[in-house]
Amino acid sequence: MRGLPCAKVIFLTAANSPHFLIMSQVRVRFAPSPTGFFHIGSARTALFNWLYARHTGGTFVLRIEDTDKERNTDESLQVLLDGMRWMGMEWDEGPEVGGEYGPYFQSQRQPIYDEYLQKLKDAGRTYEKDGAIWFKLEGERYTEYDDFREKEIEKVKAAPVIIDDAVRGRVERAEELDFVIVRKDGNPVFHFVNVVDDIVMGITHVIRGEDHLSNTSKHVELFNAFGVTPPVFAHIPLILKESGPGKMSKRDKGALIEEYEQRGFLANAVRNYISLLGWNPKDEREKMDIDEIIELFDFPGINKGNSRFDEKKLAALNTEYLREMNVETFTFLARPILHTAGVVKEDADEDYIQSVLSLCQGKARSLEELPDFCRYFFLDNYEMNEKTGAKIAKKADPKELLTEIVPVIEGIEAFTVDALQAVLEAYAESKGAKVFAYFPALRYALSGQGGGPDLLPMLVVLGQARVLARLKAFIG
RNA sequence: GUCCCGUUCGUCUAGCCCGGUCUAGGACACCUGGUUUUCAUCCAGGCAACAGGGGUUCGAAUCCCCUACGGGAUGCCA
Repeated sequence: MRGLPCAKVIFLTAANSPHFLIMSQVRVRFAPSPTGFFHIGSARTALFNWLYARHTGGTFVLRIEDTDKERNTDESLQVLLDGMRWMGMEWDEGPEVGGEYGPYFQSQRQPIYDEYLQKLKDAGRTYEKDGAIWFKLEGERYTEYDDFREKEIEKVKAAPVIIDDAVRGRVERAEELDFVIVRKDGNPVFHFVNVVDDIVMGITHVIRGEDHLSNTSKHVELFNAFGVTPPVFAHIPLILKESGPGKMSKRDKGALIEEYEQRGFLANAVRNYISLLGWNPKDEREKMDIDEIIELFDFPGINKGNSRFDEKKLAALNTEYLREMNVETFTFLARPILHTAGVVKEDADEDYIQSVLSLCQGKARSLEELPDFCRYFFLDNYEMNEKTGAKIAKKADPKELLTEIVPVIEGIEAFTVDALQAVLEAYAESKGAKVFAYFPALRYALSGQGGGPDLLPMLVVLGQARVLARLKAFIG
C-alpha cells in the first residue's frame, strides 16, 4: 500500500475551507529524527500535536525521519519512544503500533519517494545539476550577485507563496532559488520527503517550530507542484535558553526530557509546564490536569513570541504536584530514587519507609533532593552540616542542652508525639526555659541538618532507642 | 547581505483581533510581615512591565508607519 490511494484522503481533508475542516478528521504528525536524545523543544512540538489531535478527536501520527543512517541507532529510537511514553503521549499510528499509512520510518519509504519524484519529473519540474536533482521554480530567471554567497547566482522571480498560518496569520514569502530534492548520493532531502509523506499520510495540520516558517514556502511550492492543497500550518514559537542568546540546545541545562525522568521530576508536571511555554488557556489557570489541557488547547491560545525556559517555575509546579499526591504514590516514586542513591537497602522495612516518606512529602521540594533530605532516617553516618552547627552553638552549647534532655527522653514509656511534647514542655518549664530552646540542638544532633520534617514526629519515627543512641553519641 | 517572524514586570503570561472598564491582572522568583515550639508549609503585603519615536483619534498597551533589539531561514542537516 503506497502513495496513490491516499491522494484521495488529502483531497478531502486539506481544503482551506473551515467547512471541510470541521467535516474531516484531523490528522497531525510528529516527525522527529532520532538523535539519541529527546529535546525539550521537540517534546513541546510533539505535545502540541498530540494535544491538538486529542482536542479534535483526530489522529496523532508518529513518523520517524531516520534518513541519516549514521546516527539512527535502535537506542536512539528507544530514547525517543520512551520519552514520548513517559510524557503520556501515545501515538495512534507509528512505530510499534502500526497503522494504515505505514511504513512509519522514512528509511523504508523509498519506493514512495521514487514514485513522487517521477511525478515531478513528468511535470517537468526537475533538472539535474552536479549529480543532484533540483526542483525547478516557475518564473522569470535572472542572474544576480549574491552578497551572502559572494558570487553570481541564478535566481527566479517566483510568485510569492501565501501561507495562512493558524498562529501567525497571513505570511507571504517568495522563494527565489531552485533547491535540491535528491542528493547526488541518491538520498532525498528533508523538504521533499516531508512534503511527500504529509501528502501520502493524509496530514491535515502541520504544527511545528517557527524555525520551519521560512522553509514553508519551499514546502508549499512542492505541494502546488503535486497539485495538492497544502495542509493548515501552525508555526509555534521557540523555546529559548534560560540565559544568554538563542534557542535551547541539547547542551543546555534542562534541555533533555530523559534528564527530567532520571532526576525524578513528575511527568505530569513537566508536561503541564511545557504546555504553558507558548500556550495558555487565556485565564489564570496554570496547574491543570491533562483532560483540562486537552479541552482548552487550541490555536488561538498559542503565542507568537518565543519563550524562555525557567527551571524554577517548572520546579514550583513539580512541587505542587508532589504535594497533592497520596502517600502511596509518593512512596512508589520515591523508593527507586532512594534505592539508587544508596539510602534505602533492598530489604528495608516497608512500613518504616512509608512513615518516613509521609513526613517528608510535604516538606521536600523535589524527589531529586529526597535522598539528602532523609538520609539520616536510614543511615547512621549522616553528614553534620557545619554552618548549622556553628549557628546553633552561638546561642547555647548543644551538648549541655542535650545532656539535660537525654534522661527526660529516656524516661518516656510510650514514645509518642503527645508524650514527647508533654515531657519536654514540663521539663523546659521547670528550667524556666521555653521548649523550643531545645529543638534546634535536637534536630541537629539527630539529623545533622537545620531543617526537615516536623521535629517531634521525626523523633517518633526514628524511635526512642535510635534517638537516645544518637544523642549520646553526639554528646560524646 | 537578503527574506520571514516576533517585542507587556527578572521569567511565563492576561489584556491587543472588536481603542475608553488598564492608576496594566495572575503566576514563578525575590523582599517584608504574620502563623508555626525548630525547619518547611501556609497566610498577608511589597517590588516590578506596555522597546523607542512618529502618526490616526476626544482618547492607544490596543490601529498605522519608521527605528532599535531579539529569533529564524538563507545546506546536496533535519
